[in-house]
Amino acid sequence: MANIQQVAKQAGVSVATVSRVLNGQSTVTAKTRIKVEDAIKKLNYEPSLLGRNLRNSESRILLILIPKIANPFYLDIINGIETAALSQNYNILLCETDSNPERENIYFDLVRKKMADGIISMDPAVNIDTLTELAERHAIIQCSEYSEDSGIPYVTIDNEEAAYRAVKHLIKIGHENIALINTDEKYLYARQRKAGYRKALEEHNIPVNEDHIYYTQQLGFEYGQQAMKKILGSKNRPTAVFAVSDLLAIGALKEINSYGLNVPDDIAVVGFDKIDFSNMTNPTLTTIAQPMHRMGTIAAEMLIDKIKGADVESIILDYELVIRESTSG
Amino acid sequence: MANIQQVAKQAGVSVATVSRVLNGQSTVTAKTRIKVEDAIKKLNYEPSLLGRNLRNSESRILLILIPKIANPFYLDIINGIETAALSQNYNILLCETDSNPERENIYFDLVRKKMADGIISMDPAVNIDTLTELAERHAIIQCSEYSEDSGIPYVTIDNEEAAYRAVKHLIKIGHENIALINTDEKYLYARQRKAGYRKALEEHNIPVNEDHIYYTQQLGFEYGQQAMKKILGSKNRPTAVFAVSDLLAIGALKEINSYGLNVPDDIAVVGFDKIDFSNMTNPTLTTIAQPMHRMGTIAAEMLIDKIKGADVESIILDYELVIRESTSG
DNA sequence: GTGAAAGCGCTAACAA
DNA sequence: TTGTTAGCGCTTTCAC
Repeated sequence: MANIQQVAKQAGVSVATVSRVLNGQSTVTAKTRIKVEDAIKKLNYEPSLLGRNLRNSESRILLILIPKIANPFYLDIINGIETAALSQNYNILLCETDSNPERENIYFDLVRKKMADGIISMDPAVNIDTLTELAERHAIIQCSEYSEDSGIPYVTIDNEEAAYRAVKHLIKIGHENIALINTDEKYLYARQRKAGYRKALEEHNIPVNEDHIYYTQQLGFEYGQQAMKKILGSKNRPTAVFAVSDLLAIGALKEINSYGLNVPDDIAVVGFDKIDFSNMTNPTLTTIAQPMHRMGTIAAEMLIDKIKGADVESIILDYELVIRESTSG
Repeated sequence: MANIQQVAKQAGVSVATVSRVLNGQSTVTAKTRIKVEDAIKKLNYEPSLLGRNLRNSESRILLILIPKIANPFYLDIINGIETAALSQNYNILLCETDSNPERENIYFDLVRKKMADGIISMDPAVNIDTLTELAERHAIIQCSEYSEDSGIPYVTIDNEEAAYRAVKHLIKIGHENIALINTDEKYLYARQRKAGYRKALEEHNIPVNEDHIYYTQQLGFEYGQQAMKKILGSKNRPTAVFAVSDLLAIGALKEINSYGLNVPDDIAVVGFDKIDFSNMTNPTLTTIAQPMHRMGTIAAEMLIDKIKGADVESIILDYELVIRESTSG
């Protein structure tokens, strides 16, 4: 496989000139440019990024940290990141931590060892101390989930307000007995969404019944089913459920159906995220739409700016309440 | 940021010795090893993979080519690949082509330019000519979808037999009027699964009615809905549907429900792939389970072997028919 | 057991 | 406009 030296020899020029042609510098005569291009074609030459990257001290790789690829929530964000990255000649290394610190460390090492130029962290379970420390010497952006204290710039939505809007919608259509399916409060978004839930209830003088708040360990479908099972078995059964993720809500939906009740007539359901699948269920799911694709592109742009040495500011994006069948018979 | 020179200086040894310590070579005295390790710690040194990779002419990155991240079918395969890759110190670059040749070429270039050591292609729409040409100088494995002619090793299942089993199951429980929701026959798996469908019908002397074979452009949910809409409007309405992907089947499910019919009482449905969601629908979906995780690990191992210069053989894995609610009242 | 030095393939500063 | 050359950070051969 040819290298730049051989191209230079073949074209009868120096390696510097070949490099200039490769990088589209305008200081090269049309004539020599053609000589070089001919040589490149003739030798089937492809410049090695290994050499270029070492020389430039960059990898042009962006590391994306997510807890689970299987969580569809990340799909559109990743798409957004990839679009923005590619347009600036970066590639993305998608890293699933599985909330496993060991795996996380493998990926952090990639940045420490210069194999990645920066990180977009979307993992709520990330070791924030390590991340903060890493941020001293490396470019890092938080996306969706974040820690304010870390000082690391983030893109996100106002989770509390979004949850507030969701629950307010349930109240407006007549519900007063509303359950909350939440996840572990060690996650910031869980605390924020619960705060929004409380705020909506309190604003309408509906007492917050702690018995109707359920905490799941994770965001998966089965956890939604389990929580709903408990809710269905509880005394003073709620007429509506707000789940902090679509996957949980879809689990709840399935459980309500299995129990022989109807959504939304017997129990209304609201989710959060507007994943693709929220439109495929029966009934379709009312949910909060986050601007995921945009969040992704912005995160990538912030990261690339940061890599270039710019100062970047955190951004809070808008969201939308999407009303569908699960709250409107 | 410290480099190997500074560590050598600090430790009072040569860079060669530092390198030896870094790579765990046993020819180093315990005493010097400790000196070096102390220096590393003191300087907070992290070896640069850029330097190492250039020197070793490798990137230790595996490129995974898929058409759409949003297709849940790939999730488990990717997981399998990642597990196997990490255990051998490789990382994966997940590349979504969107069936866009331009994007595909960006990714191919990464291999040509040494930024990736090999490719696992899972994109049915891949440009097989380019891939074949690339395979002359680079390590490539096909996973799930493949082209026999290309001569590129593959891991897959016997699609024809799997489809045959699925349709046979429908026949066994009493169906004779069975529709097929297929995708474009330019894809090998589409041709194979259709062949399995035909084989099952013919074996039971059921005439194949071309009017009951529907072709969709893609594998998405909406395409399943559309196809099912046509099926429901056709004369001599089928009592069962075999869809060549779960997403199509779930679309069909939704359409049947909206139409006011019951699954499986009025129409039975079988899908293909056993994606996570196939268990979350109402009713749950009978489907063909591919050993996705295993397929992924095997593909990764084959690729790494090939990178090392070994000869690798194609492999055909087993599948399973998973009977659930959509075919059993 | 350890060191000197070459070289992986490229870019850019400097010189001409 | 083009060429010479140093050097990015590492590994490895060859001496000692």
